[in-house]
Amino acid sequence: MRLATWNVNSIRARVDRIVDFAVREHIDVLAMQEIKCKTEQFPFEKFEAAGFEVEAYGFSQWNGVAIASRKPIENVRTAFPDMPGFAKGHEGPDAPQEARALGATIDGVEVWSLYVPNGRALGDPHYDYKLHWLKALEQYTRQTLAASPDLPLALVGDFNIAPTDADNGDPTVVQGFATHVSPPEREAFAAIEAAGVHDVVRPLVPTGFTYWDYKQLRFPRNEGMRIDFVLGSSALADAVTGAEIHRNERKGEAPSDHVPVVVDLDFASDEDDDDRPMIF
DNA sequence: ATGACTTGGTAACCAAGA
Repeated sequence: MRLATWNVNSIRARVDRIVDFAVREHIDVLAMQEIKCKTEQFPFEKFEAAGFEVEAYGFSQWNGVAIASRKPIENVRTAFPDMPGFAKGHEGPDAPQEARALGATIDGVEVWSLYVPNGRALGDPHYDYKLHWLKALEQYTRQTLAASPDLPLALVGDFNIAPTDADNGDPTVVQGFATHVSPPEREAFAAIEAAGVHDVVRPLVPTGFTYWDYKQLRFPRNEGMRIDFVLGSSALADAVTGAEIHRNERKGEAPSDHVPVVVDLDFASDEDDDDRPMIF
């Protein structure tokens, strides 16, 4: 299975570019974030014409997640347990959930397309929401893997956290003043990893960004951030045979501000057949 | 110079992104 994740920043604004990528790169499963449309507005036909079926989930111009797959998408969920909600003027435990998570089982792999809340600013209600959202994801991860230790689980998407200083090349994102690099966010990311999922891309692609702001020539200056990840359980990580960050997708006509991250998985290979990198 | 992009929705700006 060739699995990719991409914050597309509006599916309707660049659907041809995204389908072209999926076809050209022989992607089997493409998790998308920030589709920026309602479910019924998703351009399903363009994906279907290319051999994909699609599950999409969105209900406003904000957020929205989707999964396109060449194989059947089963057991679809639009939230993980205790996922908190958020709405302007409607904070607290009763706030409605947003379209930020889409889980499914595809060919035996549990895949979640995740769009972690941005946080907006330190001290903003959205920042607390982000931390609560990450805590609920951590708890779901721990409980799921406690019940099914051998489950191939992939948490993929835009985590809106640069886990290390090397993952932040944007000079305006300064610790103490900005989200994405604050210690509580980094601790929340580490806690999810401690719950049993690992960044399966970094061992194979140790450097490189996945996002560059549209403003201030951030891409030509390569002042980006690594905030899009594929976190895999042990069973998933053991199947990884390759990983790529497709930096070229930030170039050309009307790019997203994020680029796709791709992982190759081979569940059939014999454990003793050691012709692939041992990363864990 | 407290911003310099891009998107979608709405009604000519505005919220949101990170």
